[in-house]
Amino acid sequence: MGITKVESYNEQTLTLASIFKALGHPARIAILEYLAKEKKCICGDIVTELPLSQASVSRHLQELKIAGLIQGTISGTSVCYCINEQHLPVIEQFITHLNSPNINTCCP
Amino acid sequence: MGITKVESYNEQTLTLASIFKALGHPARIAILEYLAKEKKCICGDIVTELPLSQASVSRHLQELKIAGLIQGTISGTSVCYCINEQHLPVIEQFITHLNSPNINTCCP
DNA sequence: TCTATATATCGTAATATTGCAATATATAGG
DNA sequence: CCTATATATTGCAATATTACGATATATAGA
Repeated sequence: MGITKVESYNEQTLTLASIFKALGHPARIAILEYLAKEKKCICGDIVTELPLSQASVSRHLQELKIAGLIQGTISGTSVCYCINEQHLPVIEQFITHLNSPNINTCCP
Repeated sequence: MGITKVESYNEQTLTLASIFKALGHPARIAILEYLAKEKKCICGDIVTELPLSQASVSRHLQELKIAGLIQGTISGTSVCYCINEQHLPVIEQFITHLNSPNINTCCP
């Protein structure tokens, strides 16, 4: 059906999935890589950098913002975006959790 | 158009995006959490654990496998799945990269 | 006020994902 | 060989995502 039974999963699982979902598109990874390098950007910078229309870039920025991965501050006629590091520890913790010792007990 | 211009992004970006995409669904996070706890599982374990049909669980397991996040070994009539830690450092490295100092230079 | 600049949103079309029933495949044990 | 068990695949239908042109909004400066 293409619908997910959201009510069946706990809060933590849903939060992680939504963050990873936001990271699950190459344009959004590219935006974050650009931000990690340049520390900040405006929408127009990304439009120049990526082969996407202004409308599409704006949408990707919104999704990253909703997921809590970036922040935006209005500055004159433009919006200054930068990385929001708030949720990064949650991701790191999850990955570390997956990578615990003796995790691979049935596959050679 | 719902299509991504795959050819516009570099290999590393596409790889990261595909891994995160596989992580971007609560059922798949729940499967990985189960695997982290139990170290291994068969498809039927997850069918019992989650409110999904056997067909749906099998699909989610395939996606995790294609993304390189789990491995499966045939064992009699069942398949033993466990976490594949191979790509976890790549994810950790990316998150660490995003979390570098002075990353937040325009938002209070 | 008028114009230029920057971003967001809407409408729409194309494509992708999700879920399940039904079916296929494959192995173990009688 | 037959049956039970376990998993994978196929074929839909429903929903979600992606992209872009067009348009709306909002600010700065002449």
